[in-house]
Amino acid sequence: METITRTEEMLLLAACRLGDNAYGADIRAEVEAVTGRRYSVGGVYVPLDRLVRKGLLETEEGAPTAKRRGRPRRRYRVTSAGFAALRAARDLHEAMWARLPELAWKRLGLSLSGLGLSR
Amino acid sequence: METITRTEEMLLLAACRLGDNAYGADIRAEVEAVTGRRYSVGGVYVPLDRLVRKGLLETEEGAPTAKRRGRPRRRYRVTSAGFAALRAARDLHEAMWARLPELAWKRLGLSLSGLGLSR
DNA sequence: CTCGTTGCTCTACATCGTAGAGAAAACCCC
DNA sequence: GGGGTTTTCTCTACGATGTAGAGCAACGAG
Repeated sequence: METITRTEEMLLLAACRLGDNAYGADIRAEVEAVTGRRYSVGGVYVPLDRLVRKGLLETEEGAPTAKRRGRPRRRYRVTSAGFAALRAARDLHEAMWARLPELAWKRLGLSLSGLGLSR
Repeated sequence: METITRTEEMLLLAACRLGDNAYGADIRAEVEAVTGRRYSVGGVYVPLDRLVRKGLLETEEGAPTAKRRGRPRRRYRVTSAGFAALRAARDLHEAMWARLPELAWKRLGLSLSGLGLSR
């Protein structure tokens, strides 16, 4: 399986957190909240579309009953393949960070206790 | 600070693990060992060069006293900025994975205990 | 029916990832 | 010392991904 990029991972996780409320605009807000960085509109929808094309997300037109202004929202949901990709990304991350020499931990400003590398 | 990509993170961490033996070819082998994927030569040196240009790695010509065949090796070392970037990437990762609803953990095949999100 | 509101589509461009051909530099051996 | 072998790196091209915002589509309010 191809490894997803960091952006893709972040979008998938945002959709996870939002659950049934994973609309495009909310995903964008969520990503901005987590990273503290500003994301342009295209910086979110373009990767989202790619995730849909890859089958890691599925999408549907917004609810027709919503009593609100504006264009209908598009809802996203993480697929089984999406969850598998997230799991793979997480496993890769742990493998990457394992076995760092103690000196490296010091240089990172992290202590050796409670490093969160177990599973 | 700009967020480094997953590839950059992996290369920096490989250099960390190798310490004083962080030569290009060894970094490549290390990355292949961790990921289980094959990396072409350019797939390693091109990102390595970019990391040097960004100041996250520094490099020097190989040891002159080495008694071995072949072209001299180029050694890489992670700079302070490199460590800072790694730390930032790690923090971002933890922020991304925090606050996932329990249902998501189940779908990921991960239990809630020992998830390694503490620090 | 016109207006403000909201959220999305679309396109262009910058940056990053991927691939391998082939050169460079060292040692070996005769 | 010079051709062969080994090892590692440089270079270039191209595909994939990230980034940015202009502008349109759909809706409710008045």
